[in-house]
Amino acid sequence: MNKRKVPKATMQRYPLYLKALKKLQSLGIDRIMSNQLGSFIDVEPTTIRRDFSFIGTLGKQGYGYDIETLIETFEGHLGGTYNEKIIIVGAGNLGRALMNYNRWNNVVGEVACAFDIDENKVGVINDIPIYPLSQLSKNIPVGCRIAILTVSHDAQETVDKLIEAGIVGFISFTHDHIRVPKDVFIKYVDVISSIQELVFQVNNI
Amino acid sequence: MNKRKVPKATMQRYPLYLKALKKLQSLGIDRIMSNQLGSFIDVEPTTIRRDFSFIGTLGKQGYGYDIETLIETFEGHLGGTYNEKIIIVGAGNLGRALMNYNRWNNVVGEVACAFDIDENKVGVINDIPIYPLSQLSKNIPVGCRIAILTVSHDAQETVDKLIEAGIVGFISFTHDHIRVPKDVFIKYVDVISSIQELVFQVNNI
DNA sequence: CTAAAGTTGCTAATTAATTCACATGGTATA
DNA sequence: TATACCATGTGAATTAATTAGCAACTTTAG
Repeated sequence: MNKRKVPKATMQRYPLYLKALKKLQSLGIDRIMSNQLGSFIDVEPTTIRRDFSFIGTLGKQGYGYDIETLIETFEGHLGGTYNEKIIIVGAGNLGRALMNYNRWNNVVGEVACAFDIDENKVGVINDIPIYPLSQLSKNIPVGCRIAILTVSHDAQETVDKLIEAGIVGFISFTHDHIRVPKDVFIKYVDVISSIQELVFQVNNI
Repeated sequence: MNKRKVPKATMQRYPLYLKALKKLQSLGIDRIMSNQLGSFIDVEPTTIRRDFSFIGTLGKQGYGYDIETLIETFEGHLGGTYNEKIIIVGAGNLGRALMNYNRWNNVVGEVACAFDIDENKVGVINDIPIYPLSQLSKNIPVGCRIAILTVSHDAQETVDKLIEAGIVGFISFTHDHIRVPKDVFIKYVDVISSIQELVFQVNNI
């Protein structure tokens, strides 16, 4: 097992591995070689082996990898303890669609509650309570570290408030550029940027 | 101007640049140095200059960059001709939320229409017609290259059909792993994978 | 039990991406 | 118009990531 810090590129592949392994497991496969996994997800086998080595000695020489073991290990590292309390900030169309999305459980945790600046949005959707943003500090769940941002205005201002309330990781659906301190992470899940990148690629083959 | 092919890492930053530049323009700024832009988006100035150099000689020595020129140039490369016809496949909660999202125009093009396998979903949302997936080939817009995938089942099968119909770029909101040929691009906009990556980062500071 | 076959995990080599450092040529001021 | 300044753009150096190659160990077949 290699003890260096995990490269960024490797970190980005971990969710992909977990996703693929679960798919394979659902197909009834319980053992796999880096080789096969590689051709399944289009990643070089040697890259896979190296990526895995940062987490531990997961495979057996001459045998391959046990899918169940891999899944358990990855889930442990990627939030599979299922106790992450996530909040959604912004209860517009997108925020509500996410609340109705029923695949949060058994993945990383659960959406504990949501917030919106508009007091008229207060209520309950799919058993998830929506509170006014003004009551953030009162209603934010204990130990909550991750927020999903689906606001349409004042994203920066909202993020600043959330950081103050203890959030250290953001998933942002907004197309706004947001600045966060070094010890806070933000991941953009941004359709527009994705389409732009896609157009650039498609135009530059 | 450097004529090598654009590195992948660079390509991923282009949408970020455009986003930041538009923000700066909206603040009334019309000229910027790589230095300032760098501290604004937390990218090394020299990386910015190199990234820009792949597109052309955009700056003036001793002066900096003209924001308007930059925006025009980037828009040209990232789909700013606004004539991309995009389709949405899957008219569930998420698909409908995207149809109601009103920021497609003046960014990359427009959502021309949507498709769903469920004939009961056929109708019109926000002026966007929804057709049954069985009538894909009949209703797909001429020149359409990009599809946004928000289906909840049979993603792979659907993608295969769409590729046959001429789609070469996908934005997938599904958490399923999808395989595409080498000349087709797929970008995942996947909350679950993003949260997993975030959890891993937050746990490994 | 022994030997052949096969796959991991690691070191070394290669390739990609970032950062340094500075010549170049425009800008600003008087 | 002359002069001091300043930021770009790019070759060279560095650092990060990927890929090749192989020793070590497991499994499996005979």
